[in-house]
Amino acid sequence: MERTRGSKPQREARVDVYEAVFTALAHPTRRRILMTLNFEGGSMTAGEIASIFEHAWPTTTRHLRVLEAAGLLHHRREGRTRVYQIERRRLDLVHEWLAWFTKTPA
Amino acid sequence: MERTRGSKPQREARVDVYEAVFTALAHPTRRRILMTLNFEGGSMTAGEIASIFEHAWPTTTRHLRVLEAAGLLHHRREGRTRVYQIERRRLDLVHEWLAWFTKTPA
DNA sequence: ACGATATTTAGCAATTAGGCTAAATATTGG
DNA sequence: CCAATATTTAGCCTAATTGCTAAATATCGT
Repeated sequence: MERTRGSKPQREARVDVYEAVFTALAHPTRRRILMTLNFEGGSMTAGEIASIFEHAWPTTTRHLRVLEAAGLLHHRREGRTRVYQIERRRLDLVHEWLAWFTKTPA
Repeated sequence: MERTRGSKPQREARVDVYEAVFTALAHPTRRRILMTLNFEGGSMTAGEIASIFEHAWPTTTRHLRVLEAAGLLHHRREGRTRVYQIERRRLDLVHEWLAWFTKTPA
C-alpha cells in the first residue's frame, strides 16, 4: 500500500482517490454539507452541521465520515465538540478530471 | 414534470439534475466510458464500448442508461448498431457546482 | 464523582446498485 | 422468410448504502 517516495501518487492509487471523492459527492446531503461549510466560513461543529438536516444525528455523522474518508473534510476536537473543516483543495481532483474533457478540442 | 417554458430550469428541477450527474460520475466504469468516448472522438457504438470492459454486455448497457439519464450521453440508431455520443456540455453542471467553492475567497 | 452536553459507534432494516444469464427485439443479407 | 448480428430488457442475486434507535464515550461544570 505504500508509495515509492515522491509527492505524486501513482495511477493505481489515484484511481481509488477519484473513487472516494466522486462517491462522496454523489449524495445530496453530502454536497449540502460541503456547500454549507463553504458559506459558513469553512468550519462548523458536528452539531451545527447536524442541525441543518431533518434526519437523525448519527446519519449526519456517517455522512461526515464518508466526506472525511474522501479527504474533503477533516476535523479537530475542541472541548466536547468536534469542528469539521472543509478541505477545498481536494476538489481540485474533480477539476483535474473534468479538464480532460475540455483539453480535447474534438 | 413539465417546465414553465423558458430555457433555465428552476431550483427544484436543478437539484435533481445534479443528483443524476453526480451519481452517474460516481462509478468508475461510467467515468471510464466517458473518458474513452472523449478520446475516441466523442462517439462509439454500444459494442465498441462494451468491448473495453470485462463484464457482461448487459452490464455496460445499464451503465450507458444511467449516463444517458443523467444527460451525459445520447444515442442514435444506425442500422443495427447504436452510436453513443458524449454530451460534454453536461459536465458544465459540475463545473458550475465546483465554482461555488472557488468563488468564495474565505 | 455526577449529571448534563456533544458526539460517535453498534447493529438492524429497507432500499438501491451493479453484476449475471436468458430471452426479446430490431436490422441486415441472402 | 430465415439466419446472423447488434443490442436491450427482464429477472435474479448479492453487496453496499442510508436511515433509524439504543448504547457508548468524552468532556465540562459543579
